[in-house]
Amino acid sequence: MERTTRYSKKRAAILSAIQGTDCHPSAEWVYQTLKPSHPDLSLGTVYRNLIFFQERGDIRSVGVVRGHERFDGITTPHSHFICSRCGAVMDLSQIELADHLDRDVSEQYGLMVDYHELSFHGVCQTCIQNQQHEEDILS
Amino acid sequence: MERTTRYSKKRAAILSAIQGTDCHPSAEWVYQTLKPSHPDLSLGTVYRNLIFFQERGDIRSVGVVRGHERFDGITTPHSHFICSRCGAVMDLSQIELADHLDRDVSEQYGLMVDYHELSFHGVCQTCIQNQQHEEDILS
DNA sequence: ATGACTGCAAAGACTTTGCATCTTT
DNA sequence: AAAGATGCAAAGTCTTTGCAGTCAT
Repeated sequence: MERTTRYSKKRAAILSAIQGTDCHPSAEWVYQTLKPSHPDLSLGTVYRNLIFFQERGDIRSVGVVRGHERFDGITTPHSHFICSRCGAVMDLSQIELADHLDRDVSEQYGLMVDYHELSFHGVCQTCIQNQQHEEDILS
Repeated sequence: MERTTRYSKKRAAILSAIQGTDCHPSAEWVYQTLKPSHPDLSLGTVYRNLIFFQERGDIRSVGVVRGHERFDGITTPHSHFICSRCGAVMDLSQIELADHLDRDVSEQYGLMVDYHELSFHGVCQTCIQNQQHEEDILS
């Protein structure tokens, strides 16, 4: 009794939208982005497909930033930077840990590691500059 | 016009509860745990103090697990393991990255890194065993 | 045709907030 | 007494769901 998967145009558009951006979108972003081309898209469908794609391993959650869950269409190893000022999430493609780390942790602690997530938190370039501007104005 | 901080008994109890456990509690956990000794405690107060302590750097958010934000009273460098089956969050005190990594990222990408968070995701020992039991029963 | 997928709107779950009251200093 | 902290409950946000209708195979 296998459940067969059917590919609807909306489902394909949702995955494509996520994989086609590096902004690590939220459900709302996907919805707003596809609204013009798919006027009858509903937010519920976006949420349902987000879960569907995660279960299939096509996308991964980067975590919840300011109340919004953010997703990543790239599932190969890389790290993230999250701006605590504006909420931007960006890839740090050059930063990644040794391949064997997951296995090391599994063996050392006796648990089963599927993947890891390394994220740096701080203030992004843009916000640093904006802050500088504010200081200039105040001085 | 400095805002002076006043230490209420409830505020102290909330911080103490968080720092006195390694379960990486949620707001609800803190509330339920303190309820017996502080019958008139309100959830709003817990949430307000969670924000207060985060701003002061006394505690840190570990992230949102299954819809509940989880906190850590230990702010020295260490990693976490998050069980995707039961939602448990545990410390991996022996796993931590090189000290200079934050600085490296700052310089390499031109942004300001405050801290990083490394979390491993998978299935914990307990859930592995429970799964084994289920399989035994089914076979 | 059958079973999946979707739209819509209601329901849920967690968190934030306003205001009057109580505490700490 | 003054200003901060809390209780309570209402309001807010984001996400999940039930159900009837639609679409893919």
